[in-house]
Amino acid sequence: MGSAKTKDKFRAFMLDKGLKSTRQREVILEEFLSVGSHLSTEELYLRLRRKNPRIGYATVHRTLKLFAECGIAEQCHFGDGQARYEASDLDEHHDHLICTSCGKIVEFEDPRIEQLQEKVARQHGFSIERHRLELYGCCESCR
Amino acid sequence: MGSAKTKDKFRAFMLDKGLKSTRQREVILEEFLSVGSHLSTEELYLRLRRKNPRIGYATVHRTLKLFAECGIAEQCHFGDGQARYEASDLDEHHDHLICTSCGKIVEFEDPRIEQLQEKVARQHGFSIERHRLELYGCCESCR
DNA sequence: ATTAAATTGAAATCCGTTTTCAATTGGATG
DNA sequence: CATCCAATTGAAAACGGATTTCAATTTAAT
Repeated sequence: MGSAKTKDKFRAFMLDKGLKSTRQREVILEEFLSVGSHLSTEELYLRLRRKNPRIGYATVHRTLKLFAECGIAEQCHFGDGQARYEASDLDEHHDHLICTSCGKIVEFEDPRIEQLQEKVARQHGFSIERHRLELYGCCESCR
Repeated sequence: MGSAKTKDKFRAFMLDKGLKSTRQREVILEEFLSVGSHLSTEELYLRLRRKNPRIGYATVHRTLKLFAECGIAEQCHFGDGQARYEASDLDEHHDHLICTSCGKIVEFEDPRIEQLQEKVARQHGFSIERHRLELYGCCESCR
């Protein structure tokens, strides 16, 4: 069923911006939340097509951008030249381990690393808004 | 003069691969090293054009790829949809602080963060080949 | 039901990257 | 030095994902 909280947030966002609720947006949000994460526009589009051939790529693209703007999704790039989106866990942040052999993506979180990042940024006079940390390597089953 | 060591490494690479030394490659390497870092193909191309209008974009592109393959340069992406290259300091690694307001890029290095990354990866059964860490925020002069 | 504004989807466009191909160049050889 | 073959070059075309256009459709307020 996806997170009711996330759906609420999107509804509030649409209301605030005067956007309309459409069947497409409902379906896209439902699928996006149910699939989990790291979907490219293309992948989500193809999935949606299976059940619902009447949805266009452009709409999926625009809706994902809306999700990002609303804050319920985040764009990520893993260097394959394709944008991916992941549902943002609202209060929680995480980073990524990416297997360069099989493409597996594992999420992790380490407050000690985050703390050190803050410290480094402060030393250089920066205030951090966001960060990106990706570890590329070989996963257990690929070795 | 750029780093003689870097040039040597590139020469050795060319020899090994049976590549030819050309005037263009000389000029591109010279300019690449002298400018410093975080150049997009376009930027490097434009710089080279000033002094030397006979160099084509495709050649700059291919040469930068050669540099990366050889290990004297690394590609980086900062989310503006443009690939950039930086001279890789051979023995030393660094990460980036990026000002979201003025675009300033500061390099930093923190062995404690690197250590923690290793630890996290190990816990998930990964062996790290490389990583990417970028902190986006606002620099001192933009506040 | 009417209407204005937002939305949709197919197709076109954009824009950085990469490839194609004919002409040129490097450098090994006789 | 002349010759030859393979590598290289650069202009232009092709590519691929992201984004926009626009006429038709849908939403939701009246």
